Amino acid sequence: MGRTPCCEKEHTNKGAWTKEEDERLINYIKAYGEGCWRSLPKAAGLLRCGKSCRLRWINYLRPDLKRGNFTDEEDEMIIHLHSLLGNKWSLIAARIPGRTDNEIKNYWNTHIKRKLNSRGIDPQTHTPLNSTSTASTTTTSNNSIKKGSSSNTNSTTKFQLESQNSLTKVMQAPQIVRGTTSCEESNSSSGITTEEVNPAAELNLDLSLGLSVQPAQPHQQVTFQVSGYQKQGVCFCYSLGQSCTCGGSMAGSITAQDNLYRLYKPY
DNA sequence: AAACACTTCAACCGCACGCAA
DNA sequence: ATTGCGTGCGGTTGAAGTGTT
Repeated sequence: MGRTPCCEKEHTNKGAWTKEEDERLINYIKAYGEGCWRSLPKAAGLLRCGKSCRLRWINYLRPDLKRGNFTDEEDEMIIHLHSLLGNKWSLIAARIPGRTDNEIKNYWNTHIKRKLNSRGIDPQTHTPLNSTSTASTTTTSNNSIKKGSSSNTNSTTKFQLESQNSLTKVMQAPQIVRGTTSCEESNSSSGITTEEVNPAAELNLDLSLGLSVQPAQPHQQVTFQVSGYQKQGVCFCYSLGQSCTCGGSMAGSITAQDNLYRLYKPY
């Protein structure tokens, strides 16, 4: 039986995108917004698979992407987040503004791995390269953190190496909650992704690993502006474990439910 | 200048998840 | 409970670029 293909492969282009295809995709998304990727190619007049369009947009065409070299600060941030999250590139990318999971993954494989090796650190386990016995068990565990996976006794090994302080940082970090949206819902031109940050969900991730965790710090009450109006909200702003520094002027996203505004900042 | 080796990164692929019917 | 759809994720590939001999 199997799944139906995501597109009719014999009628789709593959490989590098042309400038004209890029323009078509950009123009379509500008007009109708992101989402409904399956039907987008036809609507936009593109002979491409929907997945290919999504990838091209997310990894290359999105206007909020930061191009150019990674800074040292970003390097260290990636290393730190990888030590906490493993190869969860999308989670890492969610905390580094303007960078995509693909970009970070490539950068990790081509630069940071080498950088850590030259420092004598195992890139997978973040432990000194000599401690091979520990590394052999933790490498697999690091990559075994699957969505919804059941607890794995090996999984705790790596995290036991981390300080309790680092665990607290993970808990305070916002998490992307994947959500499928209907085409109608997602056809806004806001440019804001449909992903929502949910610190509690990240807590669940850690709990699934059988960890003892500390409660996150209370969130800060802030005043901020939405469409020219002053609003009160709860700040989920987070700076790798440091207390809130946003002061209500948010660079991150804002969500609102029942007049309760939640402010998020990637880091 | 040519041949080869190595590196980079955009794009592809298969699978998993959430949701609706 | 089952199935199919739409989407997102992580691993992998291969073309293009760059460096070396």
